[in-house]
Amino acid sequence: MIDIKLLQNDYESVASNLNRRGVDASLLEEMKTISLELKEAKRKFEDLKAHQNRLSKEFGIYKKEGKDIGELQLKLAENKKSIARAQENQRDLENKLDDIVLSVPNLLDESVPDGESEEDNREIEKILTPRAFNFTPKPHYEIGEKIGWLDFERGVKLAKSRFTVLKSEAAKLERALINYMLDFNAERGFEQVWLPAIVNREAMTATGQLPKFEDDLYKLNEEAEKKEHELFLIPTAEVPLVNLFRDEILDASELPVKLTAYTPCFRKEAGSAGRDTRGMIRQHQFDKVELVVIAQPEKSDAIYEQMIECASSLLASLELPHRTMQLCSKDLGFAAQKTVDLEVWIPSEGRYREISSISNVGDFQGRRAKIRYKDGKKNRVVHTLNGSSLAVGRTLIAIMENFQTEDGKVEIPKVLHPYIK
RNA sequence: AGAGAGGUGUCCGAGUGGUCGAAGGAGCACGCCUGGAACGCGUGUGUGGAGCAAUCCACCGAGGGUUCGAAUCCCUUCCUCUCUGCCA
Repeated sequence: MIDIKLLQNDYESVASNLNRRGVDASLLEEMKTISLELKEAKRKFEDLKAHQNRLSKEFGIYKKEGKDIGELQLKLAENKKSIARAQENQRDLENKLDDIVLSVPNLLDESVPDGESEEDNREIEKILTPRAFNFTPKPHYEIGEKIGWLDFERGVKLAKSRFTVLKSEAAKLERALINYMLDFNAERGFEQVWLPAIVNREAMTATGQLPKFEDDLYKLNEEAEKKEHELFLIPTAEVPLVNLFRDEILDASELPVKLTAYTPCFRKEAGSAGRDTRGMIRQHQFDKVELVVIAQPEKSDAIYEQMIECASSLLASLELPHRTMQLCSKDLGFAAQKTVDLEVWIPSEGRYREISSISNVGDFQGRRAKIRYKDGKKNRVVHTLNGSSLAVGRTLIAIMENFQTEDGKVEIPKVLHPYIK
């Protein structure tokens, strides 16, 4: 969440920044108003409470000394009513403020270009040249069905559309890729973590998936009688990785915390009806190896660059042509301050497709998740960063298409040879 | 899943209605002592919020309640441990 103090003290710059993301100014206006009302309400409540505490102490002493407490008792009873009213008012405002604050996206980094959609993202760099085919490259789903790697029909039989079964070499390759990616990241100083794929509402809220994007999450216990007991399948390992440190105060010496994890990811793809229905590009369940870094604010930009480099050289090591794209203001994710997407070349489509997304989230999640670190005497909110390294299923697709041979087979990138038996 | 026990500060641990944000100990930091160190002694040592400040408010797993007043009583819930059951 954005810094409410900043909103109060420098409303104009917050408003103009978020305007670029399409956030309605009247919403921010309301947010500021409520936050100031809340501040006042809290003060009132605290004053009343202080008064009550003082009288209560007196009450105890009077009683001990056997003095008359009749008058005190009356005062206390009356003050108690005022406290109840003040508290109700405060809670009311808190809820109202939460409703807004939790649905306001992060501030844009100054480097983010303006833009309306994906179309306006800026290419930064192309890495490796797509291979020139002397035949027409086939799409992965055609290759996959033909050589018995991908079974779309049975995926549907088991679950529904957007579920696919990997068989034989594809199954091996998926596992090899996961291992290779984790090793690759470990060499760059990322510690491996193995995580629950299920998290609770608090965790989802801390990283920003909730409350706004509930429609895209698989909820496990619809019948949960209390909201705090609801459980969700993770849409990305970013959620459990960041939440590892929720409500914690880290020691400066522990930073930066660099983690990598493989998890399956689950997404309802609610807004994607009709898109990428063919093949394995967009699945409800897919594998991903993720990077997450918890860092001191001063260091996050440098780490951001390192993470982009890390994912890019991972792709390069797999001999996959790709490009890096700076996302524009309206294409940026809810929690991100700035994001670079890595797009891999898909020969059958003749275009690049997203395979990784690396974001500097700034203090947005840190504040939501209350992750701080000790900076001398003071506690400061950490910065968080996340990036895919990589989406495994799409990597498999990219390999199948880029490494296909004319007779319909698929070669395996050299670096993976040791990983495949 | 059932029965019982329990969740207190960095850690151990006391506290069963009043001046307790919390005894005592350990750890840690600083100071004294020392040639240096140990020992010893002294001081300090949670988080968030309001305020220029003094100070005030909240927090003893979480949420509600009783009470003038709750770490202490009641309810709900989560978690941990032990036993039983079940299972990979």
